[in-house]
Amino acid sequence: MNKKQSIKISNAVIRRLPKYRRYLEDLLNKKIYRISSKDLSELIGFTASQIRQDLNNFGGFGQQGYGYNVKELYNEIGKILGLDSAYIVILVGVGNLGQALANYAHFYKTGFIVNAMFDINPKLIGLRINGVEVMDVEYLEEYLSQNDIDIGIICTNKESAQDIATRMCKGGVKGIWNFAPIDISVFGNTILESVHLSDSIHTLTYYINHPEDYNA
Amino acid sequence: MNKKQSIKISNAVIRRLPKYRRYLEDLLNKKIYRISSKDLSELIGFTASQIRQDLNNFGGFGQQGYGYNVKELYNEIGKILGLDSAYIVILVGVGNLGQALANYAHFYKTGFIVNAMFDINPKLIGLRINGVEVMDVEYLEEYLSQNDIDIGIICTNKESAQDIATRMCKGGVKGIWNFAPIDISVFGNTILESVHLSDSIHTLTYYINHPEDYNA
DNA sequence: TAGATTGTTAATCGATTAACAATC
DNA sequence: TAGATTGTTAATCGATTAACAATC
Repeated sequence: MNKKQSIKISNAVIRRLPKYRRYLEDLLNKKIYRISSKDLSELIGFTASQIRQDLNNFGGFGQQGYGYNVKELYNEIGKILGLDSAYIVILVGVGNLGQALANYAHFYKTGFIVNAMFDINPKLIGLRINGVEVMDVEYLEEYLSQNDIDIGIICTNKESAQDIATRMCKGGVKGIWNFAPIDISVFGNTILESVHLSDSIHTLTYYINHPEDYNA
Repeated sequence: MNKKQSIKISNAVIRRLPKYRRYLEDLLNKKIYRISSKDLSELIGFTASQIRQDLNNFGGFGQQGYGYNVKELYNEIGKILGLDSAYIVILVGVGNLGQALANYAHFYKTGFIVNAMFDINPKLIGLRINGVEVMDVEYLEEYLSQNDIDIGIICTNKESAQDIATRMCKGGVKGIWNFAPIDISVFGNTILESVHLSDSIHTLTYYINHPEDYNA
């Protein structure tokens, strides 16, 4: 077995990849096609050593004496992140945040296609958002059994979130993007990624009140 | 100088505090008033040792042989996070996400009061959202000079984000909660907390494509 | 008191940084 | 070739876990 394949990539490394990709995109937009780990370090704020370590988890993308080819590295990281294919998305909970995500134009442009939306509120059911009709969440199972869904977004309240997650896992959804302010459990092969907005703002208020702990 | 006051609390610890608080709130709702680090460990998924280490950064909240008083610990963590006072908030960029955050009722209930909203789009200026009028972003400086603002939320596109952040810092905003998909810089005493939604979903797609790296 | 559980020190683990040989 | 910069190993640092004395 290949050593590279057998060693698990740490979460810390993986969470830095999207950031590398953002900076490489900026460089491409500025028509900069070549960069050293040292120069990238100054832009992105990680050490050059960390950049080289991170990238070498996935292969030798650089060239001694030259640096990295921006376009190539951008594409490679995109592939590593799975951004070379599109994702079929459904969304449950069409409140303000759910609608905002459904409407997020950038989302479509970058390969996330919202194919269906569900809610429990009769006032919302039947509504069309961005050309997609809101269905009664009662039909979630039926929909999942008939469609191959990559990602399920949960924008319900915290009371419903685990129930919806369970039904998504049973329905074979590959990943759940959770915005409900609660920790949910997944099973089977489903991956969970949560965005805890309240935790984020509570971290902000902590630092506002304890600036001595803050690293700018 | 007190040892506790002179040693910086690590970011890792601080980011766990909101989660402790969420679980303690759940316990209170279930009328559970006492808990050991061992039992909390099983609920929350951190080791009992880590829980005790974390809490002892802020003082001895427990009692040997007994455990922790849930209500007291909940209140103490709330105070540590600065949630015993209210925050005056302004929001710049009243797109879908901005409106969703402005409308987020829970936000008000928990002490975040949106006092003003700004946008550059004439179609939005003058609109009332949740009783607050959207103003021309041109008046941001003037508004900041006349009002003491705790938190500025940035929901603009990435092109405008740094400019808005700079103006907020100059205007003496205590903290910035950034949703624009770019890394912005702050200066003065302003604290920055960013939510990178695109980084989050790209992490999800990574794990969907590399389940062997995923820790459930 | 005896049992339970904290607070805290010490040990371990994992992630980051430094160093440098390899090589373009 | 000489200079630059990677890839990779070794050293360091910081965070997590284990252990246990203190004590309720």
